[in-house]
Amino acid sequence: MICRWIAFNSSKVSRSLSPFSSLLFTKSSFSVAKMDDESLPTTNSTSDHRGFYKEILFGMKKIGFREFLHGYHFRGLVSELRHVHVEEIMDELMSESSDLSVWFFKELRDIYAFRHSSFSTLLVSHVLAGQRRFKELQVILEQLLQEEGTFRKWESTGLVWDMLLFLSSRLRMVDDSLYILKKMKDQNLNVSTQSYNSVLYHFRETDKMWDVYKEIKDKNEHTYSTVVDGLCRQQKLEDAVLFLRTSEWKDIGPSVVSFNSIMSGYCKLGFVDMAKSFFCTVLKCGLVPSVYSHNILINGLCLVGSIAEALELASDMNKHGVEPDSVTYNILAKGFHLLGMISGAWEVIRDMLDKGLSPDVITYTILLCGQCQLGNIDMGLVLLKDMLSRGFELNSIIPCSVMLSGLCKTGRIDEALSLFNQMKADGLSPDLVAYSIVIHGLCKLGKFDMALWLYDEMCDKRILPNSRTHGALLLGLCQKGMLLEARSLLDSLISSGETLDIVLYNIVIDGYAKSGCIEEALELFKVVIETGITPSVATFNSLIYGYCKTQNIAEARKILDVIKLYGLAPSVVSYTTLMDAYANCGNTKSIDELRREMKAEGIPPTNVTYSVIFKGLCRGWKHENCNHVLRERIFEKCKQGLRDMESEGIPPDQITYNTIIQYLCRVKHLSGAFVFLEIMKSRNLDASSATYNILIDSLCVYGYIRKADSFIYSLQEQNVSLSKFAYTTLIKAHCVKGDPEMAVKLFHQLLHRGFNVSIRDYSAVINRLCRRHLVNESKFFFCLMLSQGISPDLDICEVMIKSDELLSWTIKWGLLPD
DNA sequence: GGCAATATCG
Repeated sequence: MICRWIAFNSSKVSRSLSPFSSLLFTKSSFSVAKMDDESLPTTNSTSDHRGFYKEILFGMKKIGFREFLHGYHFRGLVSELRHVHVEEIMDELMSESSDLSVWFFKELRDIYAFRHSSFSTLLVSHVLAGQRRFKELQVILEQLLQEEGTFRKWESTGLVWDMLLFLSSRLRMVDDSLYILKKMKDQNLNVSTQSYNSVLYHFRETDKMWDVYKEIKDKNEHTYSTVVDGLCRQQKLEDAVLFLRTSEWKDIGPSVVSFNSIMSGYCKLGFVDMAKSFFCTVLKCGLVPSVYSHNILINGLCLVGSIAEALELASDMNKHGVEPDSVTYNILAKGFHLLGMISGAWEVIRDMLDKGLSPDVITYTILLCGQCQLGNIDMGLVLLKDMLSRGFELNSIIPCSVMLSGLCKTGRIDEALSLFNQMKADGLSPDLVAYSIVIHGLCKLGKFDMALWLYDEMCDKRILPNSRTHGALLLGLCQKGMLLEARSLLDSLISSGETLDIVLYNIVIDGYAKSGCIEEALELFKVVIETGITPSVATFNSLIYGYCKTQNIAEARKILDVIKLYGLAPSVVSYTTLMDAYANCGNTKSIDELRREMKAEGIPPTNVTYSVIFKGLCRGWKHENCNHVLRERIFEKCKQGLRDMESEGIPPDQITYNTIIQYLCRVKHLSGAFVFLEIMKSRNLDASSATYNILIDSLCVYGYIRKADSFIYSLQEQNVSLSKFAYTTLIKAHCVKGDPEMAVKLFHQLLHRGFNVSIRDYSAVINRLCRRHLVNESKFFFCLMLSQGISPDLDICEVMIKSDELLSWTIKWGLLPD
């Protein structure tokens, strides 16, 4: 199934090539419909062309447009058709639907070889251009070229080409706009400054910008400000400033817009002070800072966390003759959210309402984003519902996508799918991003068939998948261990001829590494290099993981240097992955070395790094060194580690706490472990069942079985859900040295709570009870097992027959299988 | 033409 799909997929991939790369126009086959005589229109006079077209229309409406056109009677009329008739008919059809007029145009052309007037051609061209049907537009215009030999026959044709150029450029069809531009130059057609500016706009982030710029004869203010903006986006801020000062501007002089671009550029790099000085320059030049200028600076201040200054500037706006707009408030709300100050964000929204401004879709989206990031998915749903009830639904798909993303990230895929369907039902067509989010969510949960189904649906809607969509699918295949299929998909994408994003290679390389297939990972890495694609740090990090997974830490460590050879810098993940490998074998010395190296390279650790460091300490612990003083020292060390993290602004997560708790349990500092459980709770982090498993297991291991009992009891009182492990651990402990009655009681709870109790659980209990010669209890569990419909296996039989009393009992009652 | 919101790998 997958192979078939992949083959199918490759054909879809090739659709993403330029529509102009193929000039094929497939003509459908038509059947000629028969008509009754009475349904024929009567043609008496062709001299009255209005009458003629009206009769044709009458016939079309009576018989049906398509049927009429294919009928033999119409064929008779064609020879009498004049351009003016066709124009009038098309005009009429346009009011029905523009598609119908395009269809009529094409039918006449293809079936009756009717040569259209420039009017019809232009009309249809405009319809097609408006509907982005560039391929068909291309065909029509190409045909016009061929038929007429020269393009200059109609004065307005140049305008259509210019409009086509403008539109294709506005729609970011970069290759197509270049093609049109070239054609226009070949035909010596005039390219308007507006169209040129639009082309320039789309190349502003590349070096090609200058080629376009040089071609523009009548440059205007937009042309210059686009160049400045382009340079800013290329992070060539100094060049932008230089360009601002050149004589190119002649008498126009730089506009506020250009200064805004420069301010925005500096803000994005975090240099708010530079942005501020340009704000002053604007004033010095006698220009008036616009609302944009203010918003850009306010946004810059928010991004570096200077919310107070941002608020001040917003309140000073009226001094410069402008008022804050909804964008200003949205920026401030986002600023508060970035600082995690939700109440501040809501206050901003209140101010906004007081000012008589209404929250817009973006306001809602910012708030929604904040809720989702905090994990308050349900709060997000309420917000979305509120927004939709205010009639925003037709405005934008983005808030829905945010919600979809929130639901998918928390594994609530069913709700995501129902929202997705609701969106469609409400007439909100999901776009590429929405599809990709849901496809990714499905793939992450291994629901690959459903993901494929959506992928196909998306392609059917002519939404072309991009690198991220393919990434989601590759990820899904890799996570399901379907590496062969993932590789086939990747290969089919490679053979489409487009340069693939390194991320796609990374996903498959990582898939190989995760499955321990280091050879395959290296082979694919070789493909990357041979194709001339630049690997990213993630590529190497996966290789490091692959080597670590296959117990080749020495080779993994060498990759740190290889990364540098490729002109890249190892990331915190590179180091943390390596440290994790060392942690797994308790090699704390190597972890310390790497930690020092990280510090020297200026790479800040994450909470994962810290968790790995604690894990290393835990695994590296040697029991024989155990004494009270040392335990206290370790406890202090853990507390210090936690303080370090908090002062570095790295919030410890569940895993960090669990690792610390495990470390303290390992060194037998149980009171310390419970202290960390309390710290964890005080930081609003829920202890997971893993946390409780660690604690219960340790209480049992060190013989505090009664304490484990009361601990489990108190957790049950608090309605904390425990895993099966917590119960079986304690049951086993009771079988070994505690109270067999307690074991029975807990086992009943295990069954009562609906856990899937297997033969292994019975055998673990019976085994322990037999060793303590607790014959009656062994018999009890044996019978319980049979009553649950589980037959004894060889292991249990072997255990049972070791005890004479049990052997005779089982034989007497015929309980053992033959 | 310039400001605010969504999805990918380690």
